[in-house]
This record gives sequence, structure tokens and C-alpha cells, in this order.
Amino acid sequence: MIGREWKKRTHHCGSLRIEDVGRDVVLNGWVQKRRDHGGVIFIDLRDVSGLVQVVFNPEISAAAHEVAGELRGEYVISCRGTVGARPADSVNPRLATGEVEVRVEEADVISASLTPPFEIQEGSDVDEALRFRYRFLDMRRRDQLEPLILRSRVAVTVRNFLDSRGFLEIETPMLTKSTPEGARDFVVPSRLQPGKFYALPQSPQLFKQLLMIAGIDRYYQIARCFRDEDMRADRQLEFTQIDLEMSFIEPEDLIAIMDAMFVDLFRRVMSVELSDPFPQISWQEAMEAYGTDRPDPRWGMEIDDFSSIFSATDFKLFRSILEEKGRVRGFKVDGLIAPARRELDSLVSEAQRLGAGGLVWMVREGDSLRSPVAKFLSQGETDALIEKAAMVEGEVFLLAAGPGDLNPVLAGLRQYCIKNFAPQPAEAWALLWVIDFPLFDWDENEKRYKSNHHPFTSPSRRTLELLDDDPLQVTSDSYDMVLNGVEIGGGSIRIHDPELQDRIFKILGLGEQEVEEKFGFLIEAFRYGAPPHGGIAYGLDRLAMLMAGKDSIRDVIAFPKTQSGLDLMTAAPDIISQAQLKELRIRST
RNA sequence: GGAGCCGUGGUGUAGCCUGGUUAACACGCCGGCCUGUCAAGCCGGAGAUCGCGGGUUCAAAUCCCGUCGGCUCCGCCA
Repeated sequence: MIGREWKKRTHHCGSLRIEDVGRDVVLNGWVQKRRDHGGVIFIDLRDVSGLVQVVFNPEISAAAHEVAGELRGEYVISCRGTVGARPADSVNPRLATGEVEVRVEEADVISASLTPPFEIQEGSDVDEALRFRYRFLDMRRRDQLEPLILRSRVAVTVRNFLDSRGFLEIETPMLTKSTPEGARDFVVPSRLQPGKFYALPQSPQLFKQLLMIAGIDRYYQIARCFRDEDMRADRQLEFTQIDLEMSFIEPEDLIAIMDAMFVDLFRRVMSVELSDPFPQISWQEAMEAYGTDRPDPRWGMEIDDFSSIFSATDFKLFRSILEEKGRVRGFKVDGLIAPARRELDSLVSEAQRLGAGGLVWMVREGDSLRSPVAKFLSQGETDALIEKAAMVEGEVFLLAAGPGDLNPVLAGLRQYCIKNFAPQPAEAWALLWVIDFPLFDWDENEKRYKSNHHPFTSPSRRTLELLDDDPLQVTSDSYDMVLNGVEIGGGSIRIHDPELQDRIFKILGLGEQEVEEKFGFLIEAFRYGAPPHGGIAYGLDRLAMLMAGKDSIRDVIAFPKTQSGLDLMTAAPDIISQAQLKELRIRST
């Protein structure tokens, strides 16, 4: 053997139990903590499985005790000794291994450690930037490792499920072609083709469709994707999708198999029994009732339309808004009874922050309403409001009105109320489908239609006839999965008819030449017998984040980047040498 | 591209608003004592150009401007 000798472990630290008493064991691990009593020295020894106390008693081994005296935090050691039951009064109930200890007879330092830049201790609050610079130390902490373990279990469970359902895991290229539409591409210069660039995939979309045309029938991949856009707590430059595609299916086939996958996932990973099928709500309904396309129904507080109550109102503000074809919508605030003035004011200022012109609040007091606008309302309107909103004494009701889009304000206010007033929901997990998205959105800046999902999404059959006359009314065979108000996945049935695909490209304003250049290979493939197909992609990072109860996907990524795209550990991105640039035929400023 | 918050020994914070002694506290670190601790204890010690640059002032951690870094959000993310 080269280098220092060390004894290989026979057990993991966290695995020892009272049944192991009397065993001769060897442990390898990191020194978590040393407690030196002058005579006896206690070490908490840590490995991936957990902690165990090892005891160095000079009466058992003077040599080992001497080694223990040299030990410091994060030293890697090997020690051999006997598992002993702790004296009854020194059992530690907070440790899984707290009934035992290892009485050390031989010990070796495998490698020493500098004093770490922060305490390697669960729960200690350390600046995230410092943690990411020393992520290899950060991950030694159980509470930092745990989300990564969970993520691994999610990935394995999904793999096993899809494998059992006949899906083939197939890898697609990382060095691929830039496509129009969608996010900004990361590009990679080509040495062999000077002046040309690969793009890193934003998703394996085109390749998985080609796999369907290839007759693969069912494909999946846990695929890395790249989008050069600004980051958020739930967005990184590179992220991972659970990507899959199926042939000869309709939306309900895919939804059924995904329902089964999530039941299986939550059962195996979370020990939670979800009941499928999961609810489906149309995009239109979601926007009406929640003001967003990713509703979280756990909190109630559904938005309703109260315009009809004010059809003949004397309240000038509402009347003029209704005359302009505007609407009056609102919701009842759960968890806020007999509010303080300060709470009502906070709602108004939140509404203003969200861009509302104003917000009308109302509090039921007997048969009347306390409200800044109460004096403008007739008793009939008051009665109708109380009844329609089902307000009980002291409850708060919010109304927003306007000719414009009220959804951002209403959805934002609902979020605010959830955060500040709402009681904990009965259900911990709300998983649902949002379906029937519009096929196109109108891009006001570019004055053209854009795909709501992507250009290969199939219009739904029942709205297909509107495609030429009123594209915005066309819905698509698409579906998003939403978990607790977070979009975790989205997909669609794809177009497999080249002529229909042509029409879509035209509506999107993509010229024939551009289509040929960018998607020619796909269009050509469609001409060789394409099966009907569709699929979905889930954000593994977001899913793992939610399941781990974290607020940022950085917590479920081993080596994340900062908001400005830096890897604080490796200092990437970095400049490259003139020689490298020259080889790539790139001039840099 | 824009808005907001943050940056003080190794770590986490206080001090900043209202400028003025030696920049305080806890943890960690180093040394000593200590044979049953597990947030070990007791005694002692070292350790801070207050992110960086400029300005105002007799005097700046503190006020002003700029800049760098981190975070949150808007735009952006088919």
C-alpha cells in the first residue's frame, strides 16, 4: 500500500445499535466534535450514515488516547474498538446510536483538516455565498445532504416506474442546434467548423419527437437543460427535466399514467397516499377562480365575478367601469375576522403595489357592510353581496374593478392573504392538472402570435376551425401539472401532420426559409409516417424542492450558481487563453 | 434592463438612524486544568485595513456618491 496505513471500516457510524454490543468494529469517518475531559476523550464520529460517540480511555489504550488528543474537527480517522452499552445515565436519546459507544483500542489519523471556514453543524445559519464556495463542507451537514438524498430517491423512483411501464431511457445530444422561439440559447463554438456554434438544449423536445417517429413508442430521460435567462429562487441556468414522450396516445392516456406515477412517487418517497385521478381544471377556469394558471386550491378563497350585482348601480366608479366593459371581481378573505384598520390598509397598499388603481374592502356587520364605499351601495346590492360571497359576521371581502386585466392584482392579493391571514390548510399536498391552454398568446412588443407552449403543440380538435379567423380562441391539447401552486411540469400532444404544422408556423410568422433551416430535419421526418404522440417534462429541481420543503432549488442542487451566473467554488465562467480563442476563431473584447 | 434588502474578527450578529474613548456579544480557534461528556465545564489568549474606491467633516463602521459581491422581486424564462 502506498501512503499511510489505515483500517477499512466494518460498519457505518450511524448503523450501530444496542444489538451490536460486544462486536469488534472498525469505523472510518470525520471528527464532528471532541470533548476532552483530561482523562477520557469523547469524539463524535460522522459518516454519511450518521453519528456515533467513540470513547478514548487511557486505561483501555494509552496509544489511542494520545492520538485522540491530536484530533481536531473534520479530521478523517480510522478507529477500531468494541461496541459497548452506555451507562444508563449517559444514554443520549437524541442520537439514533445514543444507546451505544465504541471503546477505541486503535486509532489512526487518515487525513488532517484545516479549521473549516464555518461550523460543520446542522442547523447553523451560514451565509449562502460562503456555503457555496465551500459546498463540499456544506454538504457534510445532514440537513444540507438530506434534500439531495431525497432528490436521488425521486429520480430512482421515477426511473423504476417508467421502466416498469415500458419506457426506454435514451440520451439525446448536449451539443445541438439553436432554435428560434423560446429562451436565449447557450452556445458552444465549434473548432472543427470555424465560425459555427452548437447550442446547448433548452429541452430535448425535438429529439424526443424524432424518437417517436423512430418508433421508440415510449421514451424518457432525466435530462439536463440550459436556458440563458435571469435566475430566480426556482430557476437556474442549467436544470433537470424528467422528460418523456409516448406514441399513439391522447391527453387522457398520458394524464392517467402520470397520475399513477405521482401516486407511486409520493407513496415510496414521502409515505403519502395521494388519491388519483388528480383534479383537472381548464386554463379559463383557473384564471377566473384563482387569477393564475397555477392555482393552489388548498386555501380556498376562490375569486368570483360580482359584476351582475352592480348592473344598475348608483356607484359611479363601478358603473363607469362596467360601461367600459370592465368587470368587478373579488374574493372573501379566509382567516381574517373583524380586522384592524391597519390590516385593511395593508391590503390596500398591497393592491397598489400590485398595480391596482384601488381596492374596495368590505366587512360584514349585521345586515350592512363596513366599507369606504358603503354609502354608495343600495341595500339590495349589499344584501346580494353578502349572499353571493356567503359572508358571516366580521368577515372581510375584497373587490377589484377595472376595464383591464384584474388577474395579477387578484392573484397577488390572494397570495398575500394566504401568507398573512389564512389558517394552515387541511391538505399538505394539492396536485392538479391545468388543461386547455390557449394555443397562442399575442406578443404586444413584437406584434405577433407566440406559442403559449411551443410550436409543435397540437390545437384541440374542437377549436381547430378557428385557427385562421381567431387564433387566440384556439385551445391546445396541453396540460400542466401544478403542485401546491407551483408549475412542476407541462406537456402536450404534438402535431404529427406536416400540413397542420406548416399552418402553425405561418401563424407564428416563421418564414419558410427559417423553418427549413431550423426545423427542416423534423418536418422532413414527419413526412415518413409520424405516429400521433405527446409527452410531458417535469422540473426535477422544483419537484424535489417542494418535496423537501425548501424555498429554493439551490437547496436540491449539489453545485448551484449564484443569481449572476457564477459558480463560487470553481469561479466559472472564466476567461480562456488566447490560444484557445484562436483555435476557435473567436476574437474577444 | 429595473426596484428593494444585505455586506462589521474564522462564523453569526450588535453598533449605523442621532459621526467623537480601547468596535461589543455568542460560537469557533489556540493554550492550561479537568476520567462520563454529548450546546461538556473552568481559567487564560490570539484574532477586525468595519466589502472596495472616492467625497463631506477637526473627526466616518456610522453621512453622501460610485463600485463589487450575495439575496428577493419585476421584465425575461416557447
